[in-house]
Amino acid sequence: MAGAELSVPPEQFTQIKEPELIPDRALEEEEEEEGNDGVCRVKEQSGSAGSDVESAQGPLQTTILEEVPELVLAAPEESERHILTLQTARFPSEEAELQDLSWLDPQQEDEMQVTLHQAESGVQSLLWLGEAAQQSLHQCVFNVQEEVYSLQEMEVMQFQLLEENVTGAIEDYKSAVSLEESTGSIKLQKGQEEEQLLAEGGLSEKTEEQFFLVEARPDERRDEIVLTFSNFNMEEQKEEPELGQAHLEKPSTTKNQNKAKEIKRTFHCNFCKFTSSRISSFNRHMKIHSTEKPHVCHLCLKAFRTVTLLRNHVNTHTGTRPHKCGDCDMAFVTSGELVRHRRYKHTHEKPFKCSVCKYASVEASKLKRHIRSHTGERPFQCSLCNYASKDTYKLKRHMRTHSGEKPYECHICHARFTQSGTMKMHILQKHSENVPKYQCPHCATTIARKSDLRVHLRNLHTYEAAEMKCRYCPAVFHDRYTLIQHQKTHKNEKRFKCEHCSYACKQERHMIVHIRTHTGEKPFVCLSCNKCFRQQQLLNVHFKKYHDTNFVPTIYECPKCGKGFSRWSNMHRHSEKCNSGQEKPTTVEKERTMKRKPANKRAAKEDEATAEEVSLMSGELFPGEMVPIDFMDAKTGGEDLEEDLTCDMILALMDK
DNA sequence: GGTGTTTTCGCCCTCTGCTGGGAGAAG
DNA sequence: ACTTCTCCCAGCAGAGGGCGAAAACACC
Repeated sequence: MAGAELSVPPEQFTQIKEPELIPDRALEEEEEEEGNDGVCRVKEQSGSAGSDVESAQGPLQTTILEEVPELVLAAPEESERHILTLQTARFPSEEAELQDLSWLDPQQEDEMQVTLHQAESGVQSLLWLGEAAQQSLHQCVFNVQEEVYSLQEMEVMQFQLLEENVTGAIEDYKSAVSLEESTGSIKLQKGQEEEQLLAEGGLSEKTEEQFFLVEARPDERRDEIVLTFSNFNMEEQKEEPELGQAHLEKPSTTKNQNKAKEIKRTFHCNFCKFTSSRISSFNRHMKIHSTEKPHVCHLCLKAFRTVTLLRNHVNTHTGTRPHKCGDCDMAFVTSGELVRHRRYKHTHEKPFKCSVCKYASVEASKLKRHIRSHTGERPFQCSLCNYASKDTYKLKRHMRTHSGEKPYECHICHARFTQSGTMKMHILQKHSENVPKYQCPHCATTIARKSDLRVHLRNLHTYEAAEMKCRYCPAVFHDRYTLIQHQKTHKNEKRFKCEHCSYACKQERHMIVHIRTHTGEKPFVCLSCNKCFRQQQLLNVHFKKYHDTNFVPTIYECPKCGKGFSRWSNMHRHSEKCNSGQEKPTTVEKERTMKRKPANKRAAKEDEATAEEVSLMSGELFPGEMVPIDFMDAKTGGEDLEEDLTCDMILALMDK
């Protein structure tokens, strides 16, 4: 029957893997490696489907027929493992949907049936494709979902295992699932419940339909496929149980129901979803719904249900930590804590892997929390605003924004903060000597915080599609920093040029004054003597000298000999001869230096570059410096000035 | 029922990044 | 005097690590 059918299976179908024997020891090792996360892994298989299939079929056909009776009759041994060896391959599944359970329809089974051989230890296992249902064997129906992932698709394979003539209950059949990584085989282990029932002389003959949902997801890091098994057990509608009593479930209805002679005992908790086939487990479970806590801590009077809970609790008081880490000084109350600690700190084993990204965690709760970053789920809603958090701590932290609580205080300046990290940054920036600086890679800017450097990069060094024009020339730029640097080149430029002569200046107001030297305009008239001036400051100086009785002219004395001068330049020239230029700065010079002191760091930078440029020839004078004749000539166009003017006087007047 | 193990929940922490207001300099 | 710009700074949220402890479960 199956031999011919299996000869050339469609390539896109599930491929049959070369059956292999899996030594018990290997199986045990596998179980140890798999842990209890309900996930097993299988190596992705390479090679052609055809060869695998062909090599797997013929010789094993006989084996199956021979071994099945043993499988049926033999009571499972302690170490018995039922091995399903398979290899997955894609097949057309446009119609297949993730949630499609149409495979329950026998008609659908004809589309693709895989007969699955349950092998005993030492018996080669087999999985092959066939059209006819193998009633005496386990039947496995696959639907593979391809839409979830494009390349290494999430494959959802749905198993229907029909067990007939199998002695014993198999309700916990799914309980142990592992696989042989090296061979790509999957092992299904019957649960011990079956064995127990058999040992109790319970179920003699039974027909059971057992459904599994197997989800296969690619694990790119390990070049593996992650298989997740879920039970699709079908049960009859439960009768409403009486309160406080366990619900005893009768066997499921199957086409072979008449063969079932014993009751499948399942105890259902009326308070939760807990079920168990063992009365002892059930009774123990029911205690969790009891409020009785007879074991009281003598130190804090806290009560516990069991002595173990109390003992662990008391250990937290006494500091008893019997489980010590061999790699560090940490110690823990329970062995589980030690294992977890070792995973975090030493082995870095992370069994819980995200199926969406490469994240892996030591604890399931961390993976659960991480998954929310993919789903966007925010279960913890703030009662005072619209904020919702992904975990409880963030909500609690958020609530400080409403309460105003600032639990973190700087021990130096006693400033308070809502978050510890904020306080830490405060101390680092305000009270630490070695404040870290972040150097901008594109300019000389150093910024105290990395996040601010990011803002700096975004504002100044990000390429802008829209052109930014220089305000002084037609040049255009695509980043602000280059634009600003360019515009600085215009800074000392004498952009205002006289149409009538070679005079040029940097400020427009200077040019306006200069133009009057060509037009002859003298708009400023002395009200006392009607004398006219081109500049307000010239008029003011004139007025002070000739019409202000309180005016006291400035005398510049040589610091060496005390000789007086009306012009600082003359005094300076004299002073150099008189003291060989080694004279300390005069009061006036000190004043000039002080007035030119930059008001801030930024001005200091620019001052370094422009100090020499700020000169008489450029049209800029030091405050307090006497205006030379040639400068005044340039400014006034040779207008007669009878008195010396100080530069700051002029500039002060001009600013008015 | 006792005991050990695993799971689950909760808390706190650090690191990171974004945001907006304030201060000061420059135009 | 006003605007613009930059840097500093605190506030706040996202993500994840690590651990304590209780609950749940498994085993004898």
